[in-house]
Amino acid sequence: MESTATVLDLSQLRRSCSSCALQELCLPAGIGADDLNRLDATVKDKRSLDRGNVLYRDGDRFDALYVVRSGSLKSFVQNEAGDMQILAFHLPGEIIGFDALASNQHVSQAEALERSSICELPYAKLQQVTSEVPALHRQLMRVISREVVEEHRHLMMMGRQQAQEQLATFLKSLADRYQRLQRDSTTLTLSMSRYDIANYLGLVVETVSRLFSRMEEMGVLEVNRKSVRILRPDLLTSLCRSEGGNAAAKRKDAG
Amino acid sequence: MESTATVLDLSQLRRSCSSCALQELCLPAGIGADDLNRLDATVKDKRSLDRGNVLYRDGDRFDALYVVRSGSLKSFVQNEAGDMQILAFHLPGEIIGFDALASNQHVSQAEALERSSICELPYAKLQQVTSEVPALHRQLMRVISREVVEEHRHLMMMGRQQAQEQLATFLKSLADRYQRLQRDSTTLTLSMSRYDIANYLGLVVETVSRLFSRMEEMGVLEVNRKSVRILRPDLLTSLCRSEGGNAAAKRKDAG
DNA sequence: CTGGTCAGTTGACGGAGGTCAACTGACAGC
DNA sequence: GCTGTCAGTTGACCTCCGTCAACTGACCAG
Repeated sequence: MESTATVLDLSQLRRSCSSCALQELCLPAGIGADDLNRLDATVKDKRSLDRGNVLYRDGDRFDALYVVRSGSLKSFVQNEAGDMQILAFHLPGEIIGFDALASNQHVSQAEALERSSICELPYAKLQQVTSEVPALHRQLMRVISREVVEEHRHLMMMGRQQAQEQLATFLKSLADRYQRLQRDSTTLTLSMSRYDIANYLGLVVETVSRLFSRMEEMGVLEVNRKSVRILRPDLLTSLCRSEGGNAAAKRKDAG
Repeated sequence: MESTATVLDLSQLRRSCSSCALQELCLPAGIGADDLNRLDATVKDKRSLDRGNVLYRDGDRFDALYVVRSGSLKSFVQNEAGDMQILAFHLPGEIIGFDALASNQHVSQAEALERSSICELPYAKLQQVTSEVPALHRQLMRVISREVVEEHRHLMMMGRQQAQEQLATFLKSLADRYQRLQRDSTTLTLSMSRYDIANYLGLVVETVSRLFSRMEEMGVLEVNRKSVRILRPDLLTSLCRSEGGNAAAKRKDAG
């Protein structure tokens, strides 16, 4: 996989937040240099994960948050019947595991989509540091809040958008995140399967497949298995919006 | 409206967490008596809201979290096109406003569904207290985490359940929350409109209306405008599960 | 190379739920 | 009382997307 080439060489990383290329993306953002070192000391290295490896499962005791350093993961919940719902795909710089704070055990599962490396933040140690560094505490709250906001977007997408709008929105947001990671945002390398994409959007795989084909016919995308080139970002953006439809979702007093 | 009868007489409340009937439900849960008093001092009274009044709008500067004391609210997001997606209905004891932590401004709107009273927790003061009382800090993180978990349930419901299962799940969870509030959990008084319920579930109002009728025919419910009596809780529970269907959402390795 | 497996694509078909329309009843203003 | 408005219900119709099935191609083991 070439997808890790844009990320730092692992041997450089040596569990050091202050030298981490993702510095601006995760917890340390907005933290001073000395506080960064204190945070640094709480970070424990985590073995890298291979595709399909599980970082934590539903029911696991909560003892750490995790930062994606390279690669990507999916997180999902399952009901009693075994139905799965993918909640998010996680790219480098993102922190996961917040769902476990409520009950001290995880209520979702996180699984690597490709070879990935992970920073572990043992929560007990993290709490010590946050209690001494208020800025870090605030930053941590901000990060959870971002997750809440992101889920609002997911809900809006699932509840109010048509299938094609959903897929367009999904690709658009992936491109935006690539850009923040300084990657080429016009050439996406999808580490997740079509099944995963379909599940994430509340659709079935055949629908997603047809939509990829349709958007290729429209000249918006060039699709080649895992590789998606965005030929017309402008068109992709316009496909995200529902044109005219769904008066039921509009507010009388909107505008 | 009789629905406020089960809630404390407002005149008793006098912005005091230690005497609040909702004590076990919101922030103070698990906090000692003396720390409770410190929290108490940060709470500011908030005028009550009438039906349709807005607590905060999208774009408002963030300066406080809010606790529902009596009544109920809905929170929702809107996209550029004006489409609305309801995120949650909020009952007494619930804390709202966490979405604003990320960017220091609200990215959703909260609106009263009936006459409601609200506790305001000015965030600046709250931060002072949490920095001095680590237990409160932990409790606050737990509360946000609960919101994350709740949204996972909402996503699972929208993505993987059929319309009837969704409505059953919605009513079931409302009944559960009534129970925690010591209300009669078999007689729900729906403060939200059919439109709101439909929007929350990603459906249209006609579908919700038909489902209420169907569930009444089945003998599960007795529906009379805003009042819903659950005649057969066992049947309602069984309607929440998808029977057999949707192999696409099942995991190979499940079980 | 051959055969098996699995991800993904494409077509044909059907149904759950959306759309449109008509109607009812509660409630407020006059 | 009458009238207008708006929430909610019900019916008729249609469409988007799910289901089922067949097929293709990548990849791996032998």
